Amino acid sequence: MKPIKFTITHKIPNKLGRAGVIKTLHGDIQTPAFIVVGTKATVKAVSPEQLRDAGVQAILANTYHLYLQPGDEIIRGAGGLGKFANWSGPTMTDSGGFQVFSLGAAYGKELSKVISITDPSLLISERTDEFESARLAKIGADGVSFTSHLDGSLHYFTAEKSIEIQHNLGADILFAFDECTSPAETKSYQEEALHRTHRWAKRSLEYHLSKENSKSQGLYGIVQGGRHEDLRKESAAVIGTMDFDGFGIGGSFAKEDMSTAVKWVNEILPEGKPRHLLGIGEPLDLFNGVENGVDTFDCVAATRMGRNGGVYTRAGPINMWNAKFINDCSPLDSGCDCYTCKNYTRSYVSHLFRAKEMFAATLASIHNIRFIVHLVEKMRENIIAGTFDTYKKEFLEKYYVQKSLDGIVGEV
RNA sequence: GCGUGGAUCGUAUAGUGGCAAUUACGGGAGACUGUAAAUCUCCUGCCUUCGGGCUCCGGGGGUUCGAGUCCCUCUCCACGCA
Repeated sequence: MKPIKFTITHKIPNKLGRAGVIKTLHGDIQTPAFIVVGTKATVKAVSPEQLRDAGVQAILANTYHLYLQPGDEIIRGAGGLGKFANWSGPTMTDSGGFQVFSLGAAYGKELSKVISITDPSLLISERTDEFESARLAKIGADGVSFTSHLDGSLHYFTAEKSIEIQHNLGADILFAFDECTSPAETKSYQEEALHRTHRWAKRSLEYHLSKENSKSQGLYGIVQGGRHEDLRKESAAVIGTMDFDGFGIGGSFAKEDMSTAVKWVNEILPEGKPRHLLGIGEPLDLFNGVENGVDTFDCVAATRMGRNGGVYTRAGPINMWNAKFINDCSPLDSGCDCYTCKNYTRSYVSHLFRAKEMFAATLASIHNIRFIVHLVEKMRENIIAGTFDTYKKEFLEKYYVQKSLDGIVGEV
């Protein structure tokens, strides 16, 4: 008996996209679905009840952060992640592989894993001692050493260690330990890292299957390869033939060719297993991901942007700090069915941000979560109805029109 | 009335002779994609053909090559003494 059962119920004609259901021991996920990020066993500023009301089906937490604080043994003793955090639905845990990037190559830099265009000046040409010592995550012989950002203590993660922690955390879906590379890395480094990730994937899987936990928790392998077609395809072929319950697509992307990279991978991965696009959640990327066969997504954008005053609307994102909203008594996004839009105005939310009231973060996060969750729900509905292409076109035209208008006004 | 200390670009501050001004907050805008993030970046006297130009440290006057900074005087504020 597999802990994860995936059923595809509908497909987008002549495309890789599909709708289905992922069954876990803590409930079903109707796919495609957007999964919210609750790194430290909480979605920042939002309660589980509020997440439920926003239509959230599952939560993804982080192995590295929970291992450091409060400790995975504490969470195991508390009955597992879901019970600990009062979330009865499906849960996932990321392996700590993202921290190899965020606390490694990206540490102390303004560097996103998604870059708009590959800038040759960004490429890392040599790896100096100074370059290495500046990071909190360093690649070792068969794992990664982390210097805790909390207290400076040293921790070594291997594939086995990450899975052991994830077993203790007790989520329904785990991810193999991987190396999320920087988009600034050279191709030769991407290739080296890819092979390392493949070795770790095999070890993650072997360790997982050797434990009883593999009967109740599913494990996803992670495909890497940066923006290189041959590496992505090689990775999909290698990871895709391993006995994982599903797959994550991770790593660095160039914004322009992300959907192409996803397509390369999903054409190769076994069709019958679920695919999760790690850390991607902007509207355009979600449409492209779904169209190219991604079943689930997670992303911090909705909640992080929300806390910082960025709000999604059907006419494009807006910044609640802008002076023009101070006396705007309309909802954040007219037509939105979220708690925030049903009960509060832009003027009020604007006031809360300016007054530095913490409720601002809650209201904006609830709205953004509902906006993105609902967007993906609608994609699912339109796949089932056979109208995905039309829906995508209609939404994106309206969503990006505002940006275009601003551009024109700015140039005049 | 006398004495002392103050008055600096929205607010609070730094600045005691040298290219007219520090920092914070406030204000304006931008960024944010498996969360080192309720964070970060830029702008914030006026004008600009983006080279620069003009104005500026309570008011007025003076010393000086040069003053927010020194001197005189006026106004206002705080504290103390009458």
